[in-house]
Amino acid sequence: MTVEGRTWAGTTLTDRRAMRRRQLLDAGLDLLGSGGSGAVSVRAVCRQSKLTERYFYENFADRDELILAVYEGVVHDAHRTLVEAVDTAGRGAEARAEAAVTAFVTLILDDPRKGRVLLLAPLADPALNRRGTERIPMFAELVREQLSDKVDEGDRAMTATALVGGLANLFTAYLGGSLDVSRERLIAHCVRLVLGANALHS
Amino acid sequence: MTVEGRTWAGTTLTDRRAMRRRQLLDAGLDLLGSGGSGAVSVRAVCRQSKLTERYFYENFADRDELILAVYEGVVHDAHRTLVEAVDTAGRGAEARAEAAVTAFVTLILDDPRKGRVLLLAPLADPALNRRGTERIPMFAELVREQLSDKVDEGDRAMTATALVGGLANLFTAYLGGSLDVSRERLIAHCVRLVLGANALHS
DNA sequence: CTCAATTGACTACGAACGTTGTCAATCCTA
DNA sequence: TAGGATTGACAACGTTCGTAGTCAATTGAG
Repeated sequence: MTVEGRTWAGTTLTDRRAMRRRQLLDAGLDLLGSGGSGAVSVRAVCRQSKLTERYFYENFADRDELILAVYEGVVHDAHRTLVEAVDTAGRGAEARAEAAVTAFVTLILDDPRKGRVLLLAPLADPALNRRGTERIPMFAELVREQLSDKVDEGDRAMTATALVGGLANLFTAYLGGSLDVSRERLIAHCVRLVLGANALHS
Repeated sequence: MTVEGRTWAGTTLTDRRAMRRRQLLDAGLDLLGSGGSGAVSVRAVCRQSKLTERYFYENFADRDELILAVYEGVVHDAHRTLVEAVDTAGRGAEARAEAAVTAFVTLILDDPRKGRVLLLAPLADPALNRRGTERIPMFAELVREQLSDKVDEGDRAMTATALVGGLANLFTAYLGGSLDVSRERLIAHCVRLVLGANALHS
């Protein structure tokens, strides 16, 4: 059936498989990031990736599995970027917050498809809702660690929820161009939000 | 063709027309509020409303027109409710904020379909995105009027955006049951958010 | 060169969709 | 009661979808 070692057009089978998977995921990201999950059909992904259904089903059991893989890939990338930025930054809360926000803004401006997927897909997509995928989960994490643990659990949950929603809405608006503000001011404002969150529990 | 004055099964033509329109809109609200816009197909609306395609196209040019009408109907209702609550409340900022938040929470708990449509539909639905429908617009309005007009325009826009996103995320989480907190505490927290927004501009 | 592994274009099937049209059954008015 | 207004069930057309299958062409190993 399949022979591993054999080379084909200069590349090995494993390489070609990986490349096709990447092409499919990239096409999925394109579609999910532009037209929402409604635009992600098997045929559209195949058209976009210039591959055929054969390879689609070689890589994914069905449409939903691709969508989930695209989303989780983006989340994974973003998480890695954020963790790296925060670790590189100093130990102060402000420095850490600024590093995280800057990294995120850079990420979503660098590749707006990823931004849209991160910010909108888990809300908009049935395939992702069902899996209980959280909204920008890496930020929720970051935010929670920032919050004082001396306040009530419910208050902390509400503050974290509000903060994540606020940041997400800011990023979304900025990405959509409806926020006429420089990148630096956006970042500064987000940092103020994150740092100011504790002040709510008075 | 059509004769206005005539009565049919005890009702006039205009009445029957209005009732059918209401049935269609209600079915649309059911579907949009539960399964998202993907669940709103002409056939599904007809099944749910126990009407036939004939009456669908008598009332709406196409599927998108129904979705838009459903959304705008909900927004209109919510807006009226909010304005009424705020007007009835006292003149203090806190009383107004509490009245608004209470009214909104009551509204979305009373009819979660409306809650989901208000909070999620404009983000999730292509037919609504395209029209540039804003996220919970009546809250954006309320929030903006609450903010001091002595600060910079950009800052005000960012604060309003963050606040609306934060409230929306809180309501969404509460509606989805992932916020284990009493209604009163949720409301109190939202009020604190609204009132505390100005403190951000320091 | 031969042959099996691999590729990609293509077809096929049943389902759902948006939209329009048909037609017999109902109900009131004259 | 005759006839036109009105209703509702349903068929029809073309499109897209998910998914599976066929088959000739290409490619490198022996």
